[in-house]
This record gives sequence, structure tokens and C-alpha cells, in this order.
Amino acid sequence: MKHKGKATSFDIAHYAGVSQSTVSRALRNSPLVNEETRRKVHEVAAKLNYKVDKNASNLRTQQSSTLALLLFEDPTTDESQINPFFLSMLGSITRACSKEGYDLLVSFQSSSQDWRADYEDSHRADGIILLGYGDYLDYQSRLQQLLEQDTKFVCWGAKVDGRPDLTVSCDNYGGGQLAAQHLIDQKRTDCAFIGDASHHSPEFFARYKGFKDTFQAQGIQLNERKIANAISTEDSGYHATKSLIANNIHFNALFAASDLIAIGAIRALQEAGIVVPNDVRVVGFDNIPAASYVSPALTTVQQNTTLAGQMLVSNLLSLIRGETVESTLLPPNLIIRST
Amino acid sequence: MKHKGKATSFDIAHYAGVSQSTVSRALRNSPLVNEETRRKVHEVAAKLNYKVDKNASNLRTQQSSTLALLLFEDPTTDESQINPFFLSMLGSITRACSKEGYDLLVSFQSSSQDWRADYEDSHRADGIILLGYGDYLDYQSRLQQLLEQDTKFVCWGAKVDGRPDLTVSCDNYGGGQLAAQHLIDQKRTDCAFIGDASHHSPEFFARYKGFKDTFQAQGIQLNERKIANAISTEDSGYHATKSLIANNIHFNALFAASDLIAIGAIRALQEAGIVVPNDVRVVGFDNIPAASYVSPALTTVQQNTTLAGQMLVSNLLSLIRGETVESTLLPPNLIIRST
DNA sequence: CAACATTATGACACCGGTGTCAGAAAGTGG
DNA sequence: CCACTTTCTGACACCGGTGTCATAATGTTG
Repeated sequence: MKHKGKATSFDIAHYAGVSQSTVSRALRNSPLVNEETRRKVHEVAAKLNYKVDKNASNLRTQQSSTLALLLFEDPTTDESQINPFFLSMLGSITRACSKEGYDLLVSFQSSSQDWRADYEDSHRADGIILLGYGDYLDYQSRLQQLLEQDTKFVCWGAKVDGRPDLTVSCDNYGGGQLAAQHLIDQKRTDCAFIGDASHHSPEFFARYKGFKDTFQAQGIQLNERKIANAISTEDSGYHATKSLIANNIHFNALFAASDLIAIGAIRALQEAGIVVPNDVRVVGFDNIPAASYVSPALTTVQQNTTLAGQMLVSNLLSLIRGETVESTLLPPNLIIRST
Repeated sequence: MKHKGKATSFDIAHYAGVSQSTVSRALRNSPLVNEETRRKVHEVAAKLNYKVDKNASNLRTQQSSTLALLLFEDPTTDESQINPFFLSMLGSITRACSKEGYDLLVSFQSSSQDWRADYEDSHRADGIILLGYGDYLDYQSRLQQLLEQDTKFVCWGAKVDGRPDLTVSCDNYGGGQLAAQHLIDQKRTDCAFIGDASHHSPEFFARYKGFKDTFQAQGIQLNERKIANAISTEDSGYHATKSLIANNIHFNALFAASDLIAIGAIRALQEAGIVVPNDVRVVGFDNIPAASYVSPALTTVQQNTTLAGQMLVSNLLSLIRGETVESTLLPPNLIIRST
């Protein structure tokens, strides 16, 4: 029973009185081994607390049963705080992976540094999930490179024309429509938008477009002056809203491109003595945990992170298996709370 | 330039006109190789986009330059929502790992399932970080087993007598003292406590004890009836506070064992028409992101997650290197906001 | 019972690196 | 110029599994 170091399949073979090959087969429940031999081997393995060496196994089989998650952070956000929406995604991806029997390597990626997309090159992972808002434009050439190397990967986020990657994404356009329709139903048609109405962030732009188009379809034109740019932080939302107020711009509803922005916007409104939702109704996007805690509780467009995580993982696995996979669009969901 | 599959060190050797051994050495910058040869090899490797196969390398060297994170979730909490405090820890641990050149395998662990602590057994990770509040008692025998197997691991959370594991933890007792002193300074000495005053959760108990002892040192006895049990969720905090109110128990301050509990408590108070902080001052624990977003913004005892992540990783690495390491206690920090 | 299919097992090459060892090439000194 | 050290390189065993092939043992059939 005394062992130096960990037990190997040879040790098991020795104690079980069979060959090492048979041990390997028995432990993987190959139909080639006799039932009784299998039992015996399993028994000895359990007793010696033997575990298959994944490195050896992966090396031989040329796969890793591991996926890698690369989380791209907006370089402008604070180091210590990670966008809660992505954390929520991370949770659901982890769960989806473990359900599929895969391990997950997690890496945070500041856009400045060099990519760690070599996970797959170095055989650490069978595929990669890319997660992050932001200036994917920057990454376009990298994505191209991944494709050329035949690296398997899926991206979270809007499908961008001319970018040939496989994506899983929330229907941001549809989400914008939901938000707009909700405000129209409330007879709040004098709307501000805080986010990014340029093409810089494809997600934010799609949300904005769905929002704008829905108003337009009802014959209402959004006022360009009531649009303020912000990135997805509470602070940015606060300052963007502050500047609208400072410029004496009035509105009775506000659509924020993300919940963090919305939370910052509400703070700015409240500081200015504007009552939410009486004076201004606010709709956010994401449904991060904090959305339900703020008061008044935030009305928002929910992205189904649980489903998103599952789809990212299952699409990636399909891709790895060599199947053809389509980009997936997930339906958003309006969560009506107090604002 | 055409290749089937990934390039190996033999391919590099072929193109660079040296032996495979030399390639291996050159790429690891061994002093044994000639400067010019090294350059040449690096050049070819870069051109072929060669990356060392980690499986082969790990197999040979018997290490993985990977750490594993096991996140234990309270089985009673909702599947889709992960305690934001742990997510924040996860972020800082990831960063600390990558700074040290280690990869991180992440796994969520429902207490019911079987442990995935075999990461180290199966050579996937050099060491394990255990993260989670809760009934570690349940895990005691498992920890013992890990120790016997000589698995390297560190735990986040209170050091428990008789549990011989290495821990990194916030000074929960000191945090409780900070909270108490703050309330005493505000002349709010009629305090309620929401959390767990039993020994069930060592962290919560230490917070409670530091809190109680500080009052006692000033000659003030906490009223046992003003203690309500709750686990670390918003909902639990809400209901616990609700029941205090329902029982007609009055207080002018409230210490919650976690921010989520505090946020739930505030909601219960507000629903009952009790004004925070005028009628009841509230102090939480953790300083999760949402703490600054709720209104009124939550006063809370901060745990330094950045430092905690670094300490967990660096202590674990020391342990792996065979150094003797002491359990670490991190100083908490009172963040005074509006409540 | 010969002829053949079936089942269970062991021997062995192999995955792609790393570390050891031997030895060639160049340098040094008396 | 020979003996000896230093510098650099290649050959080769090895890490611990997996997959292929050969073969022994057993079962089946006319």
C-alpha cells in the first residue's frame, strides 16, 4: 500500500494481476474486457485512489476535454470591477461545461496584452469561447487568424457583417424594440438614449436601432440631441445623463444600453431632483443582479444568460465535432419593475 | 508551408536544420544553445506559429502550471445567481494566476455532487483553491482526505479549530468590531443582527462575535431577541427582517452578516415604512458591487478581494514549492456610505 | 473433429515533448 | 602539439496513458 508518488496504471495492473492495457480498457469500460476483470480492476483502482493522468491521456488522444474562456474587458473600466453581466455569463458557461463533462480554463484578457488564444494551439483546450463587448474591430484580424489556424471558437455578441465567426448573441435589435414598445405603451414618447448610437459597439448599436425603428414605425422621430454616449459602467452612465441635464435637455423616458448605465443614469436623475419613474421612466438592458436591488427596482430587457451559456458551449462542441453550426440569436425578455 | 495538423518541434527542427532536442532547448531559452541557433529556431517557430504542446510538456515534467478553483455554492441558493462576492474573488484569483503564469481551471461545485477535487490527482492542476461559505463541516472528512493524499490546497474562509488546512481569510472578527464601533460612534446602540449567530457558518459567527464583543466592552448587551438567522441571499435577509418587524421588535441599527442580507433587510425596512438611515442605520459586509448602487448606498465592511485573490494564489504556490506557509488574515475596511 | 468465428488478453508502437549522456568542435595552456 | 577544458549539439530513453495487432482461449457448426 505504500507508494511514492501517484499510482499509475501499471501499479493497478500489478495488483489486479492483469496487463496495463487491460487496466486502461477496463477503466474506460471498453466492451472488450470481461465483466469480472473490469470489476476487479475498478476495485483495485478505487483502493489505490488511482486517477487517469489527463496529460498522458490527452497527449495520446490529441484532445483535452477542456474549453477555454477568454473574457475581454473594456480597457477603460476599473481593474477591480468586472461587468456583472459577464460574471453571470461566466457562471452559466461553467455550469454548461461541467454538464457536458468538459473543464473550463478561464482567462481575463486586457485588450492591450497579447492574446492568450494560444490555448488551443498549445493543446490546452479543444475550443475557445470569446466573451466581451467592445471594440471587436480591433480583433478582426485576430479572428481571421484563428479561422486560418482552424481554431474552433465561438463569440458572444452581435453578428457583424463580414466577420465570419460563429456567434451566439441576444437579439439586441429585438430587445430595443421591446424597450421602445414598453415606453410607447406607457405613453412616454419623449425619449433619451444613453449608450452608443454609433457603430462602435455592434451590440449597443443594434439595441439603439431596434429602439429607434420602433418609434419611427409609430411616426415618432427620436431627437438626436437626446442621445448621449456612454460605455457600460455606472460612472459613464451617470456622467452622460448629467451632461444631458446640464444642457437643459428634457425627456420623460430614458433607454440605457446596459443596466450599469441605467443605474448611473438614475443616480444622475435623482440628484437633479427628477423623480423616477414619475418624471422619467427608465429601461435598462441585461438584467444584472443589481437591477433588482436598486430602488426603484429597474425595468430592463433581460438576456437569458443561462441559455446563452448553454448555447455557447453546445455550439462550440458541435463545431469541434465537425458539424456545421449556425449562429444563434436568443430572444430577449422584458422584465417590468418599478422604473 | 502546408501542414496537416499542428506543427511539432520536429517540424521546427527540420526547417531550422537542427535536431529536435535543440529546438526544445532553444525555445525554453536554455543557456546551452548558441545565441544564433536560438534566434533561428525562434524565428522558424514564429513563422510556423508553433506552440509547445502542454500535454506532452506537462506529462514529462509532471506538473501543469495550472491551478484549479472549486467554488462551493450554498445548495439553498438559486441556481442562476451566484454570490457576487465570490464572483469578485474569482476575478481577482484569475488575475493573480495569470500574473504568476498559471492557468486557472474553474469548477462550480454543488455540495450534493461528488467532489471534483481530483483535479490534482489527475494531474490537471498543481493545486486547488477552495472557495465558499457554508457548511464546511460537511467537508471536513474530505479535507482530511486531501491532506492525506498530499494534495496542495488552500481554503478561503475562517480558520476553524481542528481543521488543519491552510486558509486565507478576512479578519471577520475585526470586521464585526469595525461595524460595531461605527454604530456606537453614531450613538446607535439598539442593534439587530441578521445572519447566523450559531457556529454553523464560522465566518458569520466571527462577524457576530466581533460585533457583540465590542458592544459588550462598552457595557452594552445585545438583545438576543433582535437576532435573526439568514443565509447569504437577498431574499433570506428580507424575510428575516420582515419577521423581526412582524414580531414588533424595535431597533435603531442593524448589522447584516453580508451585503446581500443587508440589501434584503433594507427592502423589508422600507416596505414597513421605516426610513434608512434616519430610523435604522444599516451596516453590511463584503462590499459587493451592488452595495454602491442601492439607494441609499450601503455602508459596509469591505473585504479586499484583490488582495485576497493574490494571497490565495501566492500561498498556494508557496505550498506547491514545498515552503511552509502560515494561514493569512486580511484586514477589513469600513466603507461609509449613506446607510 | 476440423474449420471457423468470437472473446479476452498482452505486447508494443506511439503521442510530443524533456532530461541525460556521449561526443564533436572549438578554445586554452604549458 | 598534445592534454585538457569548455561549448554546443544530437541520440535516446522516458513520462503514462491509448490504439492496433497478434494470439491464446473458448465457443459454434456441419
